[in-house]
Amino acid sequence: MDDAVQEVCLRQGSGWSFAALPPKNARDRIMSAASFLFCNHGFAATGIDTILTRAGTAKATLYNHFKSKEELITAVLEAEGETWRTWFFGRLADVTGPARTRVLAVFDVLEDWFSDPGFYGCPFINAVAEFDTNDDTVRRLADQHKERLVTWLKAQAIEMQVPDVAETARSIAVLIDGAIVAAQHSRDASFARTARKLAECHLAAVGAR
Amino acid sequence: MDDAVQEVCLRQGSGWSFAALPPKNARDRIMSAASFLFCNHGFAATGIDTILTRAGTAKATLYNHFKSKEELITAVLEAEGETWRTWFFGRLADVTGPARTRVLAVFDVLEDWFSDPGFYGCPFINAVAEFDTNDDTVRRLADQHKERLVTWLKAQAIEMQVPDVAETARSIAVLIDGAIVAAQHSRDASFARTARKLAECHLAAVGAR
DNA sequence: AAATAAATAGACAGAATAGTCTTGTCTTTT
DNA sequence: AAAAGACAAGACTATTCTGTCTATTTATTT
Repeated sequence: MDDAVQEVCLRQGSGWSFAALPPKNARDRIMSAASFLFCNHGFAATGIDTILTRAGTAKATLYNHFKSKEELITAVLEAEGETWRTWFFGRLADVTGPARTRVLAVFDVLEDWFSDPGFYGCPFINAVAEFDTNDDTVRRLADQHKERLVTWLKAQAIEMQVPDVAETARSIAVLIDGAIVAAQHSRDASFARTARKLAECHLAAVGAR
Repeated sequence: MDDAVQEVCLRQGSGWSFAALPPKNARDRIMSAASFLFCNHGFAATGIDTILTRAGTAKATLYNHFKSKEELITAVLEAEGETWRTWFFGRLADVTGPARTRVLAVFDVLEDWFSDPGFYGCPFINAVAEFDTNDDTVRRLADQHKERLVTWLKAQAIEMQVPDVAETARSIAVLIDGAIVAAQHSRDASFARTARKLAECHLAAVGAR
């Protein structure tokens, strides 16, 4: 089974991808191919030609939509972030009950994410890890993504009436990062539960309601 | 100030590098240059020629010591891991008091690490993030490194007489990973303290002595 | 001093890289 | 039917990549 077939199979299961079925217009096909290859094989390691072959498009088409590889990388990261957040917050919106329940549900949703056989970690963490230490382009995108997560966490923290909203949000954020990295390295989704217990511990300690 | 000068200055401050002074023999010079470039600019993004220029060696010399770039990467990761562990456990060995104090001191040592202006995150986390999802070569090296850390944590957990040694070790490991990533992204060393508080919280909850 | 080992400089091969450009086909809109 | 635009196929440039090889020089050892 080659990459393309595998991707469709896996992503139909996970349900947070660009699309369950292969997109028909060229731009989306390029985005989909680039996303898969960048995230699974690395940004620098993935050549334009490889993306073209996978997307089944011509080179001129790619450079008609994106002025450079760097711009394509940016577009992919933004799209990955958008898609992920929609999926993630969508799942959390279904959770009924107080904010505390919703925050703890974060780790159940993470466990589902980690359990996807095609799980490759967080694209932003991977990108910051790969690119130059002083490359602020990628760092800004990652910051922006995390900021939206932290904003959500702060809103929950306020609802939970914790004494230090920012510190609670930071704590949960650290637990999320730690769980992602641990799960990515070990391929063991249960690290989400370890992180969840730590979150419970924190929330209990600060008297979250 | 160019990279080479900067490296020496910074690393003399941090004290966990290969050597405070530039090494004289060719092999060490290659290792030192490769370490710096791989860790700061990425593994794939760093070319052999760039390493040679920085190390001031000939190409034949490099390929006389390492049969390929991949082998050099492996050697660099192993050396980085060895150096880091020596520094890290050395710092912790200086901590007096019960195991609980020693485990919490982990996060103080991490904060020092994060505070180094040349801090680039954990080479293993970065390498796993960059290389192919299915590349087990790098993953094995990372596993090996983390395993040694977890082994140490388990030993402390036993001394602390916690009910579930493995779970406590996993928890601290998740906190370490989370702190590293959060600090790397934000360049904010104080995430070590956030992680520390979470660790205190866990240890208190499981009744560590 | 002679012999051996190690490092230097750099040419070179072969493949891959990002990006440009031309030509032709197909589809949609007017 | 005609015009317009999107796309495919692929040639092409110019650079960079890893890795090999030769020839020369420096260091070390015998």
